[in-house]
Amino acid sequence: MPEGRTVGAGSKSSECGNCFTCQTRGRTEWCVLEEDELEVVNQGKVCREYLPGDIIFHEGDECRGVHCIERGLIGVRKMDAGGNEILLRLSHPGDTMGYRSFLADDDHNNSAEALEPSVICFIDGSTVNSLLKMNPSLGLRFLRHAANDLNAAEEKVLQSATLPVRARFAHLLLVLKDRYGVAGDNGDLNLELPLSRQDMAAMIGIRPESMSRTIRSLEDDDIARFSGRRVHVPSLKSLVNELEVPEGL
Amino acid sequence: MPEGRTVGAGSKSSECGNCFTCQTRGRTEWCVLEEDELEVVNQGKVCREYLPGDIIFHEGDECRGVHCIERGLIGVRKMDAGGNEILLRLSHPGDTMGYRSFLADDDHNNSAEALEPSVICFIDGSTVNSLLKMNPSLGLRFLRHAANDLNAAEEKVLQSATLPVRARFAHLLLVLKDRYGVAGDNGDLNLELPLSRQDMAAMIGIRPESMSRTIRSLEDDDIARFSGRRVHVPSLKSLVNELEVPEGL
DNA sequence: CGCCAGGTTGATTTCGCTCAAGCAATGTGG
DNA sequence: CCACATTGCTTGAGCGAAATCAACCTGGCG
Repeated sequence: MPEGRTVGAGSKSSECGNCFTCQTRGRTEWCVLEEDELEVVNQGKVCREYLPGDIIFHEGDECRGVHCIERGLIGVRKMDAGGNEILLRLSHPGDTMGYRSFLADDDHNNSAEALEPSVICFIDGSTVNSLLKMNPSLGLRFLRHAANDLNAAEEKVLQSATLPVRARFAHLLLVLKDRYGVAGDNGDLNLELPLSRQDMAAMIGIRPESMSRTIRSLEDDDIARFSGRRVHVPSLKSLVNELEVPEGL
Repeated sequence: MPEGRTVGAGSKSSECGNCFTCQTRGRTEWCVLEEDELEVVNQGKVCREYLPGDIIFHEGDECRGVHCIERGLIGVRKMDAGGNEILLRLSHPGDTMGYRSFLADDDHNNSAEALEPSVICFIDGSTVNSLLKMNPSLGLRFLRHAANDLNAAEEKVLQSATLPVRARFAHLLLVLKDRYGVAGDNGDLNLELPLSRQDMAAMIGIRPESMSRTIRSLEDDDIARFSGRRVHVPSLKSLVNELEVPEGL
């Protein structure tokens, strides 16, 4: 039900709604577009703000186009018949969501929820289709992106099948490090988590109680210290060690 | 090391090597190719036979092009640092393998092994690139394919995180049904498994011992009867019931 | 014949889930 | 301003599903 605030495509707002000045464009698939093609996007899109907890789309919703994140942080969730839910991945500014369902001509097969205040542009399906026709390299860009997503997904399948919870959580921390971490000189690390404990639990497919216990166990072994969403890791090396499977020789 | 037997592209063999007569082409991404483009494929490819156990490529190998399955059955495996291995999926005639690593310009990130005697055509990278340039809709086809693979992978992540072993195995049987099953009139089902117990275990991410026990438990409940690779399911309905999560109301 | 890989079975352990309670921070209405 | 829900997180006790360790059985094959 929360639908966010619409910001007109023609808005003069300096912080949203103009693809030509969009900070993130250069690093995404849209960077292959020419001036005139960008103008097509600019006309055909609708831009919105969302607050934490707002839903951008639900699993099962009809997919009418793609969503491009301009600012904020989005969680992509998927749930099964029994109501169990996992957090598949985080999406960041520059990421395009829903391109997969759109291209497969399918309904959305996961849901997207704002985790931070976010600005998201919606690009209408017919616009996307004409862009794909105008500029074939756009399709190849998305193809490459899909290839990478697929790798990540298969990696996740492997990990959740073979690694114990503690190793999966250590892995999650190391992934979050790249974007949210500040490495110290002496091999230590400070981290500001963008996620609640519940959501971290959902990312590695465990219950919140198990998340608490896993955090506790890392603290007991002096691998990391947690205080709210702040984490301090005294030795990055020992955190990396957690990834290794405890193997008999 | 087992490299299979090369069958020249110009071979007169009636069973392999000619894209124009290839039985599977119509149902795959290659069906969008025109006559002259097909001729390009025909020139640029190398065809080989493989016996069960032969490796088509290893995880980490350099990816020089794509492999198209003409006949047989291929298992796609992936292993982690600790030597744990899972069977990600089966690939069948018409499927193209390795397109993902190729498009991402990456090394192979999983390995492919023949599970049955198979015939596989290798299409050189430069050939694939020129085809993509000649016919942009080929790329879109692969994009759609990648989208579907991605769905499947995310579905698998969800399932292995939330469903118990027995339900995952029931699900596997139902998937195998579509290709290897013969449905009876009265809601029963006969199935000829293409996989060893070990490989089925690897598909749902469990140990072989657990596979044995799960089979036993289904037999004890008269859900299915196993004899070697033959399976008889008296009531398809009761097998489908196994998918549901045992939920408290 | 001995050997070996694939499969089954049993005993035991361990990891993560369930159920339940408690606690701190935040909000809400009288 | 206080009584009270509510929400997110933590902790404890007990349970259960699957892993582990180990033995053994089968069929194929040199």
